[in-house]
Amino acid sequence: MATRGFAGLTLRAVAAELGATTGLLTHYFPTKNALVAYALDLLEQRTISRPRRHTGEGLAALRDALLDILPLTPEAIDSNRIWVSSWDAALSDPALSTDYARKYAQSRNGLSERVAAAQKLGELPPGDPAHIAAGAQFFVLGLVVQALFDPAAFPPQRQVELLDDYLATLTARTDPTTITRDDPGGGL
Amino acid sequence: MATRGFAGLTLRAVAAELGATTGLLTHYFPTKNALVAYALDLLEQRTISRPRRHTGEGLAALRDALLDILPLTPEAIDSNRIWVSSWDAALSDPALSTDYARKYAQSRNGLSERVAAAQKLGELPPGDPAHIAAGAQFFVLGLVVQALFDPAAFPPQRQVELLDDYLATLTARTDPTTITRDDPGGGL
DNA sequence: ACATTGCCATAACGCTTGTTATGTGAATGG
DNA sequence: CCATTCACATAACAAGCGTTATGGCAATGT
Repeated sequence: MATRGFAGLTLRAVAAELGATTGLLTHYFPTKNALVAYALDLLEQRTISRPRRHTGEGLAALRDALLDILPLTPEAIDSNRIWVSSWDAALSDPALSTDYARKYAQSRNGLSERVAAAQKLGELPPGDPAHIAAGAQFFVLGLVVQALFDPAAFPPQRQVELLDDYLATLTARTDPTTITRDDPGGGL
Repeated sequence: MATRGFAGLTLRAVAAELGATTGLLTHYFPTKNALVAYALDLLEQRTISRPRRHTGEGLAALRDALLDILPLTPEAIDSNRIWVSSWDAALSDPALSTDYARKYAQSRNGLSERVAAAQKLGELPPGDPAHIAAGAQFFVLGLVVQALFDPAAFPPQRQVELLDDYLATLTARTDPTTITRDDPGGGL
C-alpha cells in the first residue's frame, strides 16, 4: 500500500488489501478524499504518539527530534514515502498546501525550542533559534528525500553520521567576515 | 499545467492547453508515459542549459550552483513544483527511482567539485568534499520543498539569506569534541 | 493536374474510476 | 421470537481515462 504510490491508490485496491470490498469503504467514508484525509491524519497521529527518543536535554534533545524524522526503520521509511508522495496532491490543492505549511511551521517551532534550550546550555552558539531550527529542518527534509530514493547509498548509519556532521558544524562558532551576505543573489 | 499536479495530468488537458486534441499527442507519442518522460527530460535539459550564475570561483561558485536550484523566480517555482510532484511516480517505479538517485548523485558530484575547489582556496575547512556537498544538497532540497509550500514565509530574499547562513556555518571550523559521534542513534 | 503521403481532428472503444443503489445475513432489542 | 437495524457484499452506473481506428485536408512530389 505504501509501495504503489498515490497515483495508483484506488478504493478497490485499498479494499482488496483489507480483504473487503468497496462497500465497506463507502459505508464509513462519504468520499475518497475523506478516506485519504483520514489516512493521512492517522499517519500523522501515529508518528506523533509513537515512542520518541529522549537521550538528554539541549542539543541531545534536538538531535533526538531530528533522528525521529529520518527513515531509519522500515516503518519510518513507509511513513516518509507516503508523506513525500502526498506532496503532489498537497501542492495542487491550496487548502491542503496551507495546511501542510502550517504543520511544517509548527515542526520548526518545536525544533526552535530545543535550539534555544541548547543555546542556554551553551551547546550552540547564539543566533536566531528559529533560523537555526529552519536550517536543521531543511537538512533533515532533504536527507529524507535522498534516503528514500537511494536507500543503499544512505543506510541508517550514514544518515545518522550525516546528521551528526551537520550538528557538529552548528556547534562551531560562525565567522561573520568570510561570506558575502550583502549580495542579493543575482549575477547570472 | 504546472498547477494541476501530476494526479490530474490527462492527455486531454495537455491537448487543451496546447489548443489541440489528443490526436496530436498520440501521433507524436506512442503512450502517455512516453510523453511524461519526454516532458521531464525536456524540463531537465532546460534547467541544465539555461543561463547559470557565475559570480566567482571556489565558495562563490558553490553558492551560485545552490542558488540556481532554489525557486527564486516564477519559472524556477514551476520547475521545482513539477519536479517535486514527480517524486510520487518516481518512488513508485523502481526504474525511475534508480534513475532519480543517479541524477541526484551526479548533482552531488558537481557540488563536490566546487567544495573541493573552495577548500583549495582555503574558503572552506578541510573534510570530505562529498560529505559537505551532500549536506549542502540536503539543505537546499529541504528549503525548496518548504518554499514551495509556503512562498510567503520564504520569499527569494529569505531563501538567499538562509542559504548564506548555512554557508557561513560551513566556513567556520568544526569542533570535533562537542558532539557525540559514537552514539548509533538509538535511545528511544 | 493528379496521386500520395503526412498531420491531426474526430469519434469510438474498452477499461477503470468513484459513487450510488440494492440486497442479504447477522446482530440487536423489546 | 419476531421486527428492526446495522454492516457490508454485490451489482450497476455515469464519467473519465488511455488508446485505437477512421476520415479529411493540406502539403508534396511527379
